Amino acid sequence: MIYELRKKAILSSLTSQEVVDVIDIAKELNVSPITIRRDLDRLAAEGLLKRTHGGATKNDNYPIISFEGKSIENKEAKKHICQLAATLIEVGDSVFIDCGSTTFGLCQFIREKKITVITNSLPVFNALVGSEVSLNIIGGAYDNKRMAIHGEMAVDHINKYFVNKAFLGVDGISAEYGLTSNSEYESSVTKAMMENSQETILLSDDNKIEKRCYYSFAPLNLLDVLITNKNSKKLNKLKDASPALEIYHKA
Amino acid sequence: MIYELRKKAILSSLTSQEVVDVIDIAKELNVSPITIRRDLDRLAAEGLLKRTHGGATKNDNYPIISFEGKSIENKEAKKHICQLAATLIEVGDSVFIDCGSTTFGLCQFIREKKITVITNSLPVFNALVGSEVSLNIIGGAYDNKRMAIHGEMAVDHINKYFVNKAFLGVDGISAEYGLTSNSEYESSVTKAMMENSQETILLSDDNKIEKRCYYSFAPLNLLDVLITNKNSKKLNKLKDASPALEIYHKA
DNA sequence: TCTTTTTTGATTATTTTTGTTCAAATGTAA
DNA sequence: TTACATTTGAACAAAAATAATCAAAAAAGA
Repeated sequence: MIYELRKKAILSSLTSQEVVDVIDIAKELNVSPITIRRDLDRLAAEGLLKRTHGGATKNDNYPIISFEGKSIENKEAKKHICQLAATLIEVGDSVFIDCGSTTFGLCQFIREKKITVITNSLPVFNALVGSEVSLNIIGGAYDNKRMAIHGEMAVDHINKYFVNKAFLGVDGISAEYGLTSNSEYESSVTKAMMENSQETILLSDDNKIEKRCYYSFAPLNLLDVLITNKNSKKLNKLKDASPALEIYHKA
Repeated sequence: MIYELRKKAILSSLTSQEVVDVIDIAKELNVSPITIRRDLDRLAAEGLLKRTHGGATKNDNYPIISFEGKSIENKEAKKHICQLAATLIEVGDSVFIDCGSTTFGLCQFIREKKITVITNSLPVFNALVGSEVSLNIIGGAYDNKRMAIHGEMAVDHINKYFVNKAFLGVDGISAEYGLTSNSEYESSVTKAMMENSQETILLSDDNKIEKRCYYSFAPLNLLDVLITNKNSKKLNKLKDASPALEIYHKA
């Protein structure tokens, strides 16, 4: 009996049952209770159910809007980046989380943290509903394609807050052209987050490094930390261009 | 028998019963009375019921949590109200939709309409994602229990917009005390919506009419339209108190 | 094939929940 | 009011669930 099968069984009984019991499932599926507990914890971390003492309950707020299901490219790379990024978050922090599939990956690692997250991304929001995190959603017109809020209203909203850390996504970062984007609409939010955060942290997989997109919206020196998936010479160029920039990558 | 199961059993017997008895539940669920007392205390602390000597009673003034599970009793009434309300919406309208299970019911009837909806309710938002409706979400701190955004930030956001119609929910409406609420927090959003809309439309089932809750936040004459499920003498009292008020109800 | 990694289960200590007892508080009826 | 029965809350004991640790089994890579 592999995990995927148990997952299916657990979730299917939750569609008809509302509440499940660890011991019951364990007997039913012929595995030990500890295995079921681990399964439930895992499913709870994914936001698919709510863990309770002795079992689990349905999660009403099932994410309609999510990156899940869409095949995310560089899934492994993003996971590493996000695991690293999550270690930078401490209890009591207030953080911005930008929209994008990379920053979305952060959610699974921070559900148990007592922090405040301010985001314009509906997938991020949904992934954190029902977790320990205090949520604040940036208001404004919803863009169905980007699954996020952008525009003037969003920027105004961001300007009213000041946080410890901003976790950002861009389309390109280069020593020469700084942070670049394919959309000035999206980048206005990213920039506003940078301006209202003590520390700015960019999550970027390797293939965005030393890439230039059409709109350049911020110089490199506004960035404090870069987290990426692998070491390369390109990183040295960035470091030369912005000596204060801290760079983390997978060992 | 884990807590969640007992919780479900207790609350479900309260939907049909009005009053429950500690000893009876204890016998029925095969646990000791002290366990049931602790359960009831816990549920009372969450606001899901009212503790009494020897048992517990329903809590009517309860901010609906799960729209799907809880609002079965008035389901038909709400459906009629919402069908009526939907006919008031025309192509090109911009509307506020307040949070609450009644206003939530509107969504199913407006998905095909080319309008703009501004809401602080996540269930409303989610129900309209992917529809013809242009969505605008009101920003601010998310309240997990109410599944909505309230507070100063939300009010500021609303004040930046002006719409044709506002579809509102309250906890009580009466000729003498006007619109009343169990939460000044929630009502501040309702009031802001009223102030920034050309036409204010209240969706209220019959049992909220001529009911007074603890916080009175708006006089009756600020209301343009009331939509409810059945005719009654109570409606005449409202009409007398506010002659300009249009009242719609099921034929 | 043989590592290496991942998953699972057993064991233990710890935490949470539940039950028992009993004194105090509350409700009821004369 | 008083007397009586019932309900409650506190303190402690028992039981159940959980977390942490480690070893065995299974799966995946080399």
